[in-house]
Amino acid sequence: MAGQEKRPIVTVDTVLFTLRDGRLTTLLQSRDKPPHAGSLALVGGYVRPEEDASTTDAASRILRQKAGLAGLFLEQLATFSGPDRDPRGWSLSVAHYALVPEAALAAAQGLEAFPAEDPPPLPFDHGAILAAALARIRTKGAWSSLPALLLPDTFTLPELKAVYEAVMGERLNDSAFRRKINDLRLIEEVPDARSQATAERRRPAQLYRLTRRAFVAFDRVI
Amino acid sequence: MAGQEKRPIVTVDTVLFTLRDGRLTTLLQSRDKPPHAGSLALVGGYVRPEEDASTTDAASRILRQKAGLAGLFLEQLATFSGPDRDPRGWSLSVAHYALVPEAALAAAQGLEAFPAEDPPPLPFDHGAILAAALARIRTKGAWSSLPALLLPDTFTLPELKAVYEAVMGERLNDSAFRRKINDLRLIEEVPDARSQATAERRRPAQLYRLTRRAFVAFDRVI
DNA sequence: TTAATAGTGTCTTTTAGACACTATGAC
DNA sequence: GTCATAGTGTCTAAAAGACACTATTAA
Repeated sequence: MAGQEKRPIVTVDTVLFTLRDGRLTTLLQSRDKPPHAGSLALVGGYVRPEEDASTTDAASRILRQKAGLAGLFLEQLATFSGPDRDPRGWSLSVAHYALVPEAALAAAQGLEAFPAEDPPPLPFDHGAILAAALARIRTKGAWSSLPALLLPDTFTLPELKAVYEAVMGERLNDSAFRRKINDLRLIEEVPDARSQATAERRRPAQLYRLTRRAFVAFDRVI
Repeated sequence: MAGQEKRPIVTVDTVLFTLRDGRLTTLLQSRDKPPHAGSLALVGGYVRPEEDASTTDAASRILRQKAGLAGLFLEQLATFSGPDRDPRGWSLSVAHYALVPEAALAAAQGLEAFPAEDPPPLPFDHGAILAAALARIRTKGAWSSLPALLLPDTFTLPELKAVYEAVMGERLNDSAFRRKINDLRLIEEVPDARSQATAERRRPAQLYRLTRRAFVAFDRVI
């Protein structure tokens, strides 16, 4: 097809969020090819029309192939484009973000953790993408059960409150939190299940899980 | 460059919103080329790397060239992609939405107006894009001065309230509306300026305009 | 003066935050 | 029992809605 050489380079990049010591953390990967080989960057790669059903599908494939991550909540963030963002030429990257619970992280490869609010310098416009993802998760976290996807399938209310605090970056009122969580009906008790006591946790707490209702707020989990 | 033929087709499409008889209205254009020549569709076209600085810049250029529209509030919505959305092949469209005040509409060409909630059947996945844009404007309209961008530079409070009602799709409480608008400090009085009385408007009202503060809420106006 | 819309004041309801209090289980 | 955390109840403050009321101006 004539004019084909005028098409932009099309890639996807994914911002990975997880919890580390109760802080919102991002996971970066060392680039193995130029440009910026050796630099820490978002996990990304080319969209492959012959095998990807969508850009989100491409992001999912790349997370699996390059980081061993699967089954994550993964959502489109925004598209970044321009002549100068990539030395290979006019490029377009459909940025995504994903939430990585600790269990999924066990199988992952080659990822390094950094505080989400204080990342190292990043190549391309990955710094701007990370900042946009952080802004998105903060906004969206305030009125959905999204932060709970950073936790295991079952969790206690104090744990849930701590994740909301980490995601939103502010302290929450205890009784107001329980009231709101209850009103939204996003979680339900796991019958007869209580958490183990640990060194930090003197008293076991009731275990909860997300209700089916909680998931309709999300686009999808891949 | 090898592998170039594997790059997706990259386009932009823009959902245009305006007010018509107090209702939120979308503006569509008859396509002059295949595929779907003659169908009403969103205003869109190819991204041209040699002249566009970004996809939003491409959307702005296409609005100017194909519809004679300039100076609009224009913002990225989301990116739609896949093998089947366009018969020409695997394609990706960066969807945008724009707000068209009546003054800008005067210079526009070849646009037809339809109720935003009840559009005609649209080709490609333009129906889904329009639905997403409507959802976005409703959400964002609730907590920003965005709806005011559908009005002229100066407007009365009753007019402003009517736009919010059209955008949000629900009736608002009068005194609560004034209180909120005042608290947000998004508008200011135009000194000694009052609207004209008309057939529907028995009594002139104070004219207001957006403050500079109101604009920081937005990404940009092109 | 009347009709119609502009604009205000105030009461009620709802929601969110503060914070003291009780409950439970490990030790 | 003691201590730390889980969980509840209640008071207060702030925000949102209902709605009656006053103000202004064209006719």
